[in-house]
Amino acid sequence: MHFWLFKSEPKTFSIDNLKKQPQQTTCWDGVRNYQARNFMRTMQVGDRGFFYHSNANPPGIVGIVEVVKTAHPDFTAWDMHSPHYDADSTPEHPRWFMVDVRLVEKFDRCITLDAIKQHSQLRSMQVARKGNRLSITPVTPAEWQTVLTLDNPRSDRSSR
DNA sequence: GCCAACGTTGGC
DNA sequence: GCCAACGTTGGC
Repeated sequence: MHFWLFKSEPKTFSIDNLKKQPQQTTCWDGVRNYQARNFMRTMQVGDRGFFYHSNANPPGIVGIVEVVKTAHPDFTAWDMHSPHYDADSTPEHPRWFMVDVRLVEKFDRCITLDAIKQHSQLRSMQVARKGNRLSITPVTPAEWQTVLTLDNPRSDRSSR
């Protein structure tokens, strides 16, 4: 299993929107970048991802999702009324794909981009790099674990 | 609203 | 195949 980071602008689709979906599940449509698409095509059911709010105040990681369906054609690409319409993608030859994700957990508080950049173990995360624009990025197991300790700072003194 | 960084497009 | 122009992303 692998770890990922999914970006979304909360004005478009927030973690609270996901929470309200049936089964708290959504198809991650609208990705129109080849590198991000290729990452999605490698995802397996059971892979986990951070839900990241971009263009937010503050930007940061707000929760965890789980891949529940592997990549399948993004039908919004052939919907002329969709903002993500792409005339070069057809049902016969789909160009864009999406995975389905289910909400696992919404964090009590946002792990802000600022906190990520401040953290010696996290500042190398792709999302923290200057000029990063990829909406789907891989996360290493070490980064994953470190973010989880930030979500629950007391986990390292769980005896009390 | 600004603008740096990046990906894509299209003329040549 | 090069690269300038353009559109988009996303932090600030």
